Amino acid sequence: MQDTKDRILDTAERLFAERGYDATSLRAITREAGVNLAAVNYHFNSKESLLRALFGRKLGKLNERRIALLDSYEAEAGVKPVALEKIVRAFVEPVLRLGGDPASGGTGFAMLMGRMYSWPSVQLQRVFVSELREQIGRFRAAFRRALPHLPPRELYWRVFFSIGAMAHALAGSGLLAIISDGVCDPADTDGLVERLIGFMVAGLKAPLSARINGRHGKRAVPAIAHPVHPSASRAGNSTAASRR
Amino acid sequence: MQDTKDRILDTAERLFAERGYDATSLRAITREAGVNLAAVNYHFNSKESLLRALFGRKLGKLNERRIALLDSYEAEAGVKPVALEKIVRAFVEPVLRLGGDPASGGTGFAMLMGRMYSWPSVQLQRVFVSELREQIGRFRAAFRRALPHLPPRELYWRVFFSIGAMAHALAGSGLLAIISDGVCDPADTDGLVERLIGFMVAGLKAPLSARINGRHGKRAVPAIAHPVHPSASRAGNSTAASRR
DNA sequence: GTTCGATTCAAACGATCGTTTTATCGAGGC
DNA sequence: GCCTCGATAAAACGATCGTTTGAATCGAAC
Repeated sequence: MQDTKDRILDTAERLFAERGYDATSLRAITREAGVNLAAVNYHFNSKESLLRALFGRKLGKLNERRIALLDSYEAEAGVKPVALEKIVRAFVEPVLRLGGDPASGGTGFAMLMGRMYSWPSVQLQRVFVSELREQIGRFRAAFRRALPHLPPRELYWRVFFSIGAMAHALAGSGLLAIISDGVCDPADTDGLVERLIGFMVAGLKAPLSARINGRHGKRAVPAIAHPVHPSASRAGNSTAASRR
Repeated sequence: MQDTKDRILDTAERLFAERGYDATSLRAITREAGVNLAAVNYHFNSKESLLRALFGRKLGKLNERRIALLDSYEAEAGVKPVALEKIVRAFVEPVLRLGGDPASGGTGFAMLMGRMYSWPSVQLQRVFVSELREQIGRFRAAFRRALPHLPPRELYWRVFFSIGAMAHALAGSGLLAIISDGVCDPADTDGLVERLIGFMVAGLKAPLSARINGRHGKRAVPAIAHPVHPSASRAGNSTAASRR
């Protein structure tokens, strides 16, 4: 029955998010889902395929919404570049509102997605990234048009940081409550969306740091690391060890 | 012998970072470390205590460096508030340069730390957060002095995002290489530090978004969610489901 | 009513896990 | 020399894991 498959998927989604993939046994999933243990290997092939199916169920629609939003913003902008804030919104809003859909499994999938960005298993991460890769092209092009004066290398670093902030907000954890001593409400999805967009836009538009050596990165880095910040030498080692 | 304990700690650090805590067996650790299996439960009490000892070994010095940096910056600033960039630097530079210490286990511990911020296990996360809590007070006060015009609630949200960007940069993952198509060099620690600081400072100083309802957060949120962005209604559900 | 494919079920399989037990080793104190 | 005790070694323990097996069950087609 389709009911069995969905119950397994929903329960697995929740338990994977709560306890982690490795720490969640198929017996725990089937017990809480009220189905037989062998049903997992019957409907899906293995535990890993279950996780794969779990993502495939929702990542498709999520990506469609992202692209659709970006399309609509580009259409209304015409020949002019889309405003940076719109691009960021198209990227983060669909995924951040995943948890707000009462018909779906709630916040479980969002937490799982946030944690997926730093997943230990390389093979599972590869699946996740392959779904992401097609969007990277679209958004990368949009970002470059919105920030034409920013060197691509700087832009990519900042997009990397932005994704980190987004992933962390998805994964949640009680950290916000600890930092804010209860002042901030982690369940305020609307506030989260607007604040994260504002944070990311500002970070993406940050002034170029004078401390960054422009010749870096293209592997044309000299053999001796340049001490960037002398007063912080206590934190680092004095010997040159930047090439790793 | 002390050598046995250190070899276990070093190997565990590396394998936990590579494969994750649950996916790493004590047999794999002891095999690669060249020690007997029972040595783990002899020198440490359990696998979880091993992880605890692993963090205790380095978190202490890390926190000391953070506080010492903040102290020095505050001393040189005198009665004036410390520049925001300095506070951010004191917070992120010691941890980001953990991987650059050739005497230590390399990048393993940094990856582990980055992943710890969204650790599934609540009990292990509690240990990690308790080490962090003492610093939160110091840095929260410094941030508030550096950004006196920013409402505390907004500040805490932005610090939360900043920690997310930092944790993601620590956990690494090949995402930066994928985003940048090889243009950015993930091993460029100096560039990472300066760019992340610039990104975080800009995000922390972002202009206040007009979209954010000021009365939010204190749980005085109205029962009906306000549709913030009508054109994005396709992404969200039209019914009110913001209270979760 | 029978057949057949799809689904569910109870039970077991082999493997691996964290932990414990027991024995062995080796350097210092008396 | 014998004894002690911290450290190491080999082996086993009980539990749990993902997966498989083979029979039971069900509904629809003929």
